[in-house]
Amino acid sequence: MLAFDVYEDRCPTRMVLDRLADKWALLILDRLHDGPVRFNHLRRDIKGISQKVLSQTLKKLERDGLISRQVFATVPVTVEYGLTDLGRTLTDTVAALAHWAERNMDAVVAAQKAYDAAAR
Amino acid sequence: MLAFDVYEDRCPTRMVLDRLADKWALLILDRLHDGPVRFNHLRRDIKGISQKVLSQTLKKLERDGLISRQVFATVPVTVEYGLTDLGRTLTDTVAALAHWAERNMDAVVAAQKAYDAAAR
DNA sequence: CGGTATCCCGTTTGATACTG
DNA sequence: CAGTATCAAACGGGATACCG
Repeated sequence: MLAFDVYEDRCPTRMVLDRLADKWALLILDRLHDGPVRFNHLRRDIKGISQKVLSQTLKKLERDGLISRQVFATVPVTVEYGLTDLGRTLTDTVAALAHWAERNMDAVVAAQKAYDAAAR
Repeated sequence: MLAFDVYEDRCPTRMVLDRLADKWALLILDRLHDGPVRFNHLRRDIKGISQKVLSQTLKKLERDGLISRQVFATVPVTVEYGLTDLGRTLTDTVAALAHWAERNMDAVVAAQKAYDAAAR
């Protein structure tokens, strides 16, 4: 079980956990695992995210020190997002969570069907 | 990196990942790690969660086959929530994520201060 | 005890347009 | 290319009240 304070309201750990409990953040962190990616590339790769939400999420992750933003003075300007050292310490765990989802999605979908079939 | 389909919109893996990307769900799953817990006990332990949201989250987790709900015909009625076998396969990973948050919250908070100090 | 129903409001999101 | 600005619409979540 987790440390006691994780269950406390307004503790720093909970704030961090809150930030990680975001599907876009998890997908972005994982997508950056292989190296830096540009803004619109990320936007295209992560299907369904809007420009606005991608921008907001990247800003939060940068503020948390998990990703870095590097601007290149090309015309037009190019921006690359990559993991920081801190961010890299997290990707294995994120990948583990996502891989659980990949491995067990069939079981989850089956459970949902069984639950729904029980007619609530 | 994750399998390609994780980045696809409306894929089952993403649905599962969405569900896990919920701070309350993560806290509940972890809290049930040591054994079944009653509704109001859970409500008291996980500070800040409302009755409504706890009820909703438990229902979703039960539908996903991650937790089980057992009703005892006492007066008044008693309800215990516990992990299913499927749920138990997930708790280690959830704990890893939360422990990362515990270990690295100082670094994250420091990064936030540095970012904010840079005056945006 | 363990919920559900209702109202209501703040936050989030999507769509669209615009800019350095 | 990589964003920001703005507005409306949708959603989630808190407060409260009530029920088996």
